[in-house]
Amino acid sequence: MSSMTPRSERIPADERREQILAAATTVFGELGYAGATTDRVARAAGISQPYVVRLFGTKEQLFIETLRRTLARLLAAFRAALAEADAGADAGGDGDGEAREARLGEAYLELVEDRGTLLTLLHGFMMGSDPVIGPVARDGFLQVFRMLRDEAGFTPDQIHRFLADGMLINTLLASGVGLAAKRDRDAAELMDCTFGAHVAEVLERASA
Amino acid sequence: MSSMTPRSERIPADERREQILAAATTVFGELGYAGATTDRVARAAGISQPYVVRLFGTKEQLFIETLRRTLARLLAAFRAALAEADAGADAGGDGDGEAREARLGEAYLELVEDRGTLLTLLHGFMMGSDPVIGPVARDGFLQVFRMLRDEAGFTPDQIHRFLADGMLINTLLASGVGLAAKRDRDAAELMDCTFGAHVAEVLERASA
DNA sequence: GTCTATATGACGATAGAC
DNA sequence: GTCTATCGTCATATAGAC
Repeated sequence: MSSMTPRSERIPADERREQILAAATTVFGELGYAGATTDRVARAAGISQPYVVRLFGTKEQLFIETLRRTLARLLAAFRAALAEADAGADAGGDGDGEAREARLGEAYLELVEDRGTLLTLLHGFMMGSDPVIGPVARDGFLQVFRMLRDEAGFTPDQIHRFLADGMLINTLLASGVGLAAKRDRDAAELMDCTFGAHVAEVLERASA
Repeated sequence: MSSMTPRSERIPADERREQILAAATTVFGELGYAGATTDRVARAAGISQPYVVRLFGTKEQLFIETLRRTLARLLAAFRAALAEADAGADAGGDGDGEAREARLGEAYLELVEDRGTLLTLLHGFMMGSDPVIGPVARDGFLQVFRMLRDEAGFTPDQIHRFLADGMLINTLLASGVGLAAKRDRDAAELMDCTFGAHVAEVLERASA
């Protein structure tokens, strides 16, 4: 009885950092950069607040690493989807890219079904005028653009439509209009106008 | 010398409220709901912090009224654009709606050229899960949808494209990718892919 | 209609023990 | 690797004078 049990197990810092970043994605997503507190992130990760600060230096640094990780996961999901689309294609020359477009769209929906992931991305994009966070967000956006252009081989028009639809999905999801479609007639009609029944269903699940 | 000059002129409360809401649009836009402080709003409006609270009750109420005002201005701008488009049309039956689409798009760009207006709207849409702010934001979005459907007479496909393009413009503007196009090659190509030179120019001005 | 003063409660970050 | 204790700062909201 001469020593108390520590509240958290002693685990490697790398693993701990990953736990914290996952927790931070949820917390920053729901509360935004300013609204989130290091204490809430710490509690979501099951550790003490000073330890979060110890591992990341500052709250700003924690947000940057959270945003970077989310952007990296987005890119990785897109690349995996691309590989799948190409593996599924018939042996002959590549199709017109419609399979890729569809598969990328599905991959995006799966990712942003997690509200924390969706909102962390959006908060990042909205902080374009922050001198340190802005460049990180823009760089992520441009990486996606280059991937669509160079790796997916999208035409300019495909890129335009893909990005624009993605941003509309974000807004429908974040605002809760997707979820409201279950109760509200106009919201349901809006979902019909914009995306088919399939997507609407995913949006509904994700908004919940 | 028995009394000091008040720091602010004594003006009617209605006028004061409008000044404060205009200032709040800038401050909430740049710092977000949580990041903004009633003190910064007060200073932007040239009055004391307690007086802002006195007039609006709470910070939350101030944000709600700021968001409502911004949404109302958006609707008003759209209705004015619609009236213009119809006034400009030749006497015969209405065109296929392309003039309306173009005029509405211009009206939107003019509005979101003000960064505070743009970001206040986006912050609202991102707070869909807030029990009191969420419904206000969704209601605004649905009002826009109904206007497009009932007053502009858009087809479902027109509605889809108009909204999706709008959301992409928002993101390009908020993240600063539009402005970065002046320096960054890929950013410039992205702007080319998505919107023509005309829109890109406006986005550039607006990002500045 | 507007201010000053202030109570009260976070939050971020540091110090230092184990 | 992780904690407890705590300092300094800042924000919302109230009280009350003018």
